[in-house]
Amino acid sequence: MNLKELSELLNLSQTTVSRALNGFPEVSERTRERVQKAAKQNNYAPNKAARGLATGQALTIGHVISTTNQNEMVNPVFGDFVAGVGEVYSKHGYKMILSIVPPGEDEYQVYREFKAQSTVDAVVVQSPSVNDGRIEFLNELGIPFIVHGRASECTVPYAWLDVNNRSAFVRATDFLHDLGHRRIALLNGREHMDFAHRRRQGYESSLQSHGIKIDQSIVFSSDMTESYGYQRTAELLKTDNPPTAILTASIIVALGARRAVQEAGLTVGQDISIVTHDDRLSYFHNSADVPMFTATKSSVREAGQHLAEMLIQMIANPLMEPPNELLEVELTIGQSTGPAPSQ
Amino acid sequence: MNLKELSELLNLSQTTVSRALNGFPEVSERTRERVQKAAKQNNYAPNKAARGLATGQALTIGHVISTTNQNEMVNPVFGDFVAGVGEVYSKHGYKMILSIVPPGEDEYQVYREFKAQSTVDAVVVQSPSVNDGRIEFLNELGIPFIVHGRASECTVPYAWLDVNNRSAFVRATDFLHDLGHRRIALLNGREHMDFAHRRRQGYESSLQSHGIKIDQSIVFSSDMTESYGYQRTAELLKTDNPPTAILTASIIVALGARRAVQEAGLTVGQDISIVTHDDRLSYFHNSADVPMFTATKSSVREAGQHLAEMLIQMIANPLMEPPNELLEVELTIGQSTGPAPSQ
DNA sequence: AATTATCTCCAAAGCGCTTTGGAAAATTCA
DNA sequence: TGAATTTTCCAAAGCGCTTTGGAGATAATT
Repeated sequence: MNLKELSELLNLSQTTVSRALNGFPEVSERTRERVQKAAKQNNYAPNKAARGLATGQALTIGHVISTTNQNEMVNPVFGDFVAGVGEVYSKHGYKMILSIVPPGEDEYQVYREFKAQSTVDAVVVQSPSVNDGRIEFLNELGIPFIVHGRASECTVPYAWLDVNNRSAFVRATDFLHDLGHRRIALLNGREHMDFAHRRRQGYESSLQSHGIKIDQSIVFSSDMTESYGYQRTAELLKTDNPPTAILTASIIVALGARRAVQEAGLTVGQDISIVTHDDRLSYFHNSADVPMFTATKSSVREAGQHLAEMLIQMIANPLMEPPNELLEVELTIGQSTGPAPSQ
Repeated sequence: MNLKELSELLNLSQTTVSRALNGFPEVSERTRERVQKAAKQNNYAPNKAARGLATGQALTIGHVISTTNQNEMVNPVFGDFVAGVGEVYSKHGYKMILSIVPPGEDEYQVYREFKAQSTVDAVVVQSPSVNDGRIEFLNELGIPFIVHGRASECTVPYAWLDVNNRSAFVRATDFLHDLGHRRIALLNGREHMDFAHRRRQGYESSLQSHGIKIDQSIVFSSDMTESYGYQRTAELLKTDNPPTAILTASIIVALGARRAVQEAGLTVGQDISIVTHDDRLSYFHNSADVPMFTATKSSVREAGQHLAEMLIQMIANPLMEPPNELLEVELTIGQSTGPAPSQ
């Protein structure tokens, strides 16, 4: 069923039917109701391509994910983030296009195509690095976009929503310091990623403000896998001067760390304290009466929802200043921390 | 830059330019090269909506994900699966639309809209339940589709790609039995899901073939979270007659189980054996020299790649029989299993 | 040289929608 | 009652592409 057929069925012109459905005021309520009813009954919906062609709007938002090699990690946060944005998109009638860039191909080419083909109205940039080239590129290309996270070294204004990673890790480190810990290891994410870079800053800044010298031999940076947490922790525990506390970048890493601690016959929260950042992934509830881990919490799903609302606003209002939003984390105390063991 | 402008630039008709770019034989090689060069230089690509309107093809495949409530779990497998399909899609020039159905809204309505608006050429059905209504629905609606998994109770033919979950769990259970285990617990996924249903069948069938009576008090079914693994295992260990081995549905659950075992002061692989299914998620490498867990392995990312290829074939060839593919798992021995402890 | 076949290219229609610029009918006002 | 206004509706153009049905130019055949 297309517009022409529907209008013939109703003995109305296509114009009137279209206007009735799109809420224009030039059509009487009686006609509008008649039209809407008929549309529903016949399961009519305007053809997406035709509408897009006529309006110049794609009603679609692009997410581009690069996979630089076959076994590269898929960000575990991805599912929850996408669930968040997706809900909001569909509430507003937007579709989400997900473009996976296969190994060896050029992410920028995808954006160029988006632009040339008018496939999307806007784009979401995920996992920005410290000096992420996409920001300048998209600005020049002229596609509206918003960044999930920030790029510290980019000076031009751009839209972003980020968690205050720096203050989160200041608080986490301060908290451990308050408990008496003086030797605190950091199992960070990859530090060319902006969030990890900022977390490192927070960690160092807290230590420095307490007059503790930073020991690079207990600071690590890597993909946030379980085995990373396990291996680094196992190694740390074997050293002459093992840390009494560990700060990890995600629950997954924390689980690995915990495994190493337990295997060494030690107890988390007594012999070794662990504080982790917690993205509140749906398959890692960390919220029993007393949560498993002491954590800086921030729901990535809610971040997605928020970011999507911001982006839709930007599309509706192309001249607005790029909006920014900084989310503070919550520090919740769980079972994984305790006073530093006395020597 | 659109087709008209490009053709004026080249002093050719739109027809010729279009044909040159789309590889039609009616245009000389010299002209074609000229056209292709100009297109590249001017970063021309045909407008997606216009092309879709003219050809009736959307070059887009839909994935629909229902989130029935705010905190419902996002399938942790999702990211890797999507990475797999997405790579293949973009290799073939297809885009992927991801539709998240917000709580309270109707998944079927999304499909109806896809159909009415011609938004997609085909659809992927994920996480089918034992008697999944989407299969019949999509058949009637007339959208080509393929299922990741199967629906045991659906009798009509339909396209699917599945892991042989039944044989996987037969093998896992047999393996434990061979090691002398007689009391084997099962921490399954939610059993209205087809994959979990089939795993349960495999488990029971293996036990029965060895003359072991099934004890429902050590069989569980739930969302596959870490805390599920932890709690059920902790409970099991406190009973009078705890199992000597545990079969879990995913690495995440296995990690929880392992945590409970360790907290109880027992050793995985000695006091308690664990076998898990392993989807080879990119952030849970389970493949050291001796992997952490004994597991039935099957890469969900490769499954996605394979499934996408099948679907694209189906689109190109609408009259073909719905293809089916059953992937066998690999059983790899890790550190988490050992002979049953003698009483 | 005339005819046929092959290359090379084009004008115009059509995909299904939105939207502009009116026109006819109904209503209100003087 | 006639004019002015509002309400209700429509014909037709245009979005950018593909594709049909030729037409003109060139090469091959008789």
